[in-house]
Amino acid sequence: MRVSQILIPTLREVPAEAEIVSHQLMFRAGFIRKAAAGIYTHLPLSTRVLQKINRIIREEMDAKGGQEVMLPIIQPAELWKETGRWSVYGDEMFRLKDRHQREFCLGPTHEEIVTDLVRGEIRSYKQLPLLLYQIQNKYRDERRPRFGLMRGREFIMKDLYSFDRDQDGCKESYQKMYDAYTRIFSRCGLTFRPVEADAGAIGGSGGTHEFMVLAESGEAAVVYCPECDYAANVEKAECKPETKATEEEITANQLVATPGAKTIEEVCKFLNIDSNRLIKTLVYRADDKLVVALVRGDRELNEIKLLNLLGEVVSLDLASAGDVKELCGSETGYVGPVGLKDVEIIADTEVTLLVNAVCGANQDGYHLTGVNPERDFQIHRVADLRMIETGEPCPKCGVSLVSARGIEVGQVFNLGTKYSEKLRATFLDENGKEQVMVMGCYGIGVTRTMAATIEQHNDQDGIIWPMAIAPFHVIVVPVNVKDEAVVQAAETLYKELNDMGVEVIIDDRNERPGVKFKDADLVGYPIRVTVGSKTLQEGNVEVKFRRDGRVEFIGVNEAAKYLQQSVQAALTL
RNA sequence: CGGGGCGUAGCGCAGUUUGGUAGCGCGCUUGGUUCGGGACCAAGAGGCCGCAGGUUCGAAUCCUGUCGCCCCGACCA
Repeated sequence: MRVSQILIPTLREVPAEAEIVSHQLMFRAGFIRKAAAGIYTHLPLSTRVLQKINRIIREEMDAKGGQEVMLPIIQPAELWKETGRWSVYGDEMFRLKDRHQREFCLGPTHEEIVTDLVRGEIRSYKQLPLLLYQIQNKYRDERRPRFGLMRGREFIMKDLYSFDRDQDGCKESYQKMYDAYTRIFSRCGLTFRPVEADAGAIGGSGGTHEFMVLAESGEAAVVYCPECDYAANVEKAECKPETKATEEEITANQLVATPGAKTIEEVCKFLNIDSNRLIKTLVYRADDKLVVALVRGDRELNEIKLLNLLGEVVSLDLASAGDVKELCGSETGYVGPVGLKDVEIIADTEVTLLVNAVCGANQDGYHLTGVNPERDFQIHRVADLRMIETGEPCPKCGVSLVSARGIEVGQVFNLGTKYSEKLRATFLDENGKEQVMVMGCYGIGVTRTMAATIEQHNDQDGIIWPMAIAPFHVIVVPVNVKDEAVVQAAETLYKELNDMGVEVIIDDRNERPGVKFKDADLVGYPIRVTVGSKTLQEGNVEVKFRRDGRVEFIGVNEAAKYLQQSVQAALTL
């Protein structure tokens, strides 16, 4: 391939719309252009990288027995209504109608459609397990697309669905995918961690892991143990209650005036106490009813945990000031659990351990002190409701946990029978008895993986592609295309490399060397070979490695072989 | 969905307050000189100022509406 002929529109300036480094670099280096918010065109370089990632994915999926299929992007509403997700998915689903006013959606995911296929075609336990996958566009009308390819409305995803005869089989499939994912992201050159995660809207009962690429720009927060292999999304991370000796004598309730003190901080300051003595009282609207959640004053409520505890609830938001006033009779700053009626009170485990605590008095300008759970108010449910914090002990080994940001590039789910039951995906076992299949689903954000790679591999000058997914392995740069000897040596080397199967591109443009070097650095080719008149006169070419800037001078005649070996070495790392 | 900001040449921007018929840098085209880290000279091409109404003799500029894009928030008692 020739730089003069391939479409690589590099830019000197950073487009105003790009915020994070991967987005800026992909834009500047001529990989992508935007068509609409969260919707991008992939130019040749981007397409080459995506195809390389796809190839790695295919190899690993196939190695685990996956069979590639192509499921429809346009999906009929009926299937989604069968599982109830037509209404649950909400505004994130792109919906459309055909000329007969029949409803469809652009597939945000494919559990329905693949299960529909399987229920129609699979009859016997002899046909299981079955692993079907595809690599295809997904459509999600994100409430806020951002960061270029990181959170798009149209993106490429590899999704595999496993069908097993029982939970044991599903666990095996799950482990296969877990292992495959570990290999895929390693081969892509990423630093990542599989973390315990929340199942979210996809649902399922059997557990789930997210594969997180560690990067500052990550949207997800994770905690991990520096000693053992424990790692979890903070949404999921289990919290142990902090236990404290409580020799304090239990005292009586007391109503104290706390004028103007509404926030935890203000109340603590006013009463001169630690925030861990407070009961934080949060009123939520869960669909059409109100619930009250309690956590210790110094803790943060984890809404995901609350949502999961509430079960069937679809929407969970803090209650409006009006709702709070009606329920408690006070402003939000003075709310407490004491005396509340006709509402479920759910407490974090730590709250039950409090002695002589402080909470709002449900009366504007007043708090209660000497509050003791159970004696002063009823708790209907106790659970782990809070957000974990840095430095808390690892649940496995007790070492202090570390926090990090992560980009979620993949997730594996054990779905149990959530979809197969609703869609009646069943088979006959050895005894001729009908059984429901146990499913798993496993996704990799291909476009996001590409962006995450750049987030991890870049410097001031541009992208630094890992060899395995670089758009080209080597770029040959003739310094001056008017110099015949230089051109000839460069063209010869280019041809040799091509013949050897090295993916090579030659910068044959009549540009000054500075321009070519800048572009090569920006695009991020792992190896650059510079052919210049001076070095050539000494019988050499210059080989420069993008990753560490190392420079070698190699004889013109040995260069091709040397480069092939260098590429090979980097690929087998 | 709430808050903020922005739409003027391919990209980055100025001009808008104080209406008078559009400019700068980069890029692009042609010629020439250059050629190891984003060269220089000269001559060019390129824009219904997001769109639609309105005010006015006259609108990029004022008014109304609309569309699009970006950022922040939706973590709290």
